[in-house]
Amino acid sequence: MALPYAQTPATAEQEAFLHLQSAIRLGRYRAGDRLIPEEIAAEIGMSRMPVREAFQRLAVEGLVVIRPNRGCIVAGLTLEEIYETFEMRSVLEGLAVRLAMPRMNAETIAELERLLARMERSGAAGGADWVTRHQEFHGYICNLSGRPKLIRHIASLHVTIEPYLRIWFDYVEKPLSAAEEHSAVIDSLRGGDAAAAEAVMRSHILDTAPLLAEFASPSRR
Amino acid sequence: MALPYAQTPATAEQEAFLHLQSAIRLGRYRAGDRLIPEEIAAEIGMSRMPVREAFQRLAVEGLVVIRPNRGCIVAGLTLEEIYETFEMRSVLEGLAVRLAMPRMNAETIAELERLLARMERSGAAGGADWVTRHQEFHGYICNLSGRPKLIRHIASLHVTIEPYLRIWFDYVEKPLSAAEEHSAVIDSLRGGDAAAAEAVMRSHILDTAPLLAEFASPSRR
DNA sequence: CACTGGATTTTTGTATCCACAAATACACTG
DNA sequence: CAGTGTATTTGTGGATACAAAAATCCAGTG
Repeated sequence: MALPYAQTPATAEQEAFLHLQSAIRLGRYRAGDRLIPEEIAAEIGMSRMPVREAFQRLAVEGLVVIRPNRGCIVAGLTLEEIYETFEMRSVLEGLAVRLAMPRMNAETIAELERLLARMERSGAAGGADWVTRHQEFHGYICNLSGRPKLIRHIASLHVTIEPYLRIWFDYVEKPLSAAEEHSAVIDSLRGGDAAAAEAVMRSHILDTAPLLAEFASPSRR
Repeated sequence: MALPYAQTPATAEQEAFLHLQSAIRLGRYRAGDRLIPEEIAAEIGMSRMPVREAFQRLAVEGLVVIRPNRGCIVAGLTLEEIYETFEMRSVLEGLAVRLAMPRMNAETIAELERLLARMERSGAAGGADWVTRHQEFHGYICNLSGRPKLIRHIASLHVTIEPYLRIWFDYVEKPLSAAEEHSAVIDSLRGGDAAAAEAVMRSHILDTAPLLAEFASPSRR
């Protein structure tokens, strides 16, 4: 996993966090599900406290909602919030490509082609796989920006919408437009014009949002 | 305070979070300071547990760093990280003004003029005050975007750099350029051109970053 | 003087108990 | 019989005491 969090868990809290994060990303826990500290603690073999600490981190990341005295539930995004996340992604990833441009060369572009090809192939294996590859593609570009905090922010936004991307991908006809869109992004990188690449990335991401909106939102909070 | 977190603390954990956040914002805790759970717990009259939970939230927001088995320290930003934060602010707040444009009218612009005037006056009272007013000015525009998550993200970035803005303001000659810069932002809103306003906000924020960089960074992690 | 191996300190995690808010069930009244 | 107020139950949040593991310190040794 190319996410910045994905390190070997040094503490129980980290283990709980990673466990819950991946469970939500992969759809094992669904929006609205209650997360009972003792249950989860037992599941991974620890006590409540580190699990509760993990809840706090997940809450800031927007993956769960903690309502005082009423426990912790998996967050669901409304249609508006999904849109909003894409809007933020569009400007942040636009910034990322702009900053990444100086590090673009034959080698990095070849790697992007490879990642795109892998994304295409993974489409057959279902949404979970495709979403991971898709994240890797975007993540690779962001990493070239050399901005640690920016990378983290963007990765966090990806995690938030992954469950919806996954369901969408499994539900609708495998979107053929995705391949062309991402090819266009790579093409813009070849041009060497940072501002142009930023514009392409922006519209690529904004174009995706309405596609998700076309079918019913999986859950409203 | 116009930050989304500023609600009446319903739980001990929230109280600890708000306490620590404001202490860091106001410079009571400085970068590199160790945060000992038992000490802080005693200070606000509670046990370790909720304090440690608050640490996790603060860590995600980037205000503290938790190094496994070595405790929690107040995060310091390197010069590069300060720059990076301004870069993110520039695109996110650029997005915010663009989205806020439809809600701009004589009334909201009058309010912005008032906030700007107050910011100017507060300059005499020192950096802590000016920074708060500055945040209010930017926050007001962001709020008009009507995007809850975007507002939160931007507010979080503001909190991160507030200590540095404050020190900078107290240290250098009160920057006269600030008034003109913010006036220019208001002017761009009068024009009604969303894309133009976005561009003005972007360059306003990016222009500020090098000013801070001119004097030595307060601490390197 | 560098290095190794233990003792000490600090941090992290566990177990258990208690208080309190919220949800629920229930009875009482109009 | 509907609506309202009250008691019971449930579960979350927090405190405290205790135990384990990691890091740090320090002295003795080669």
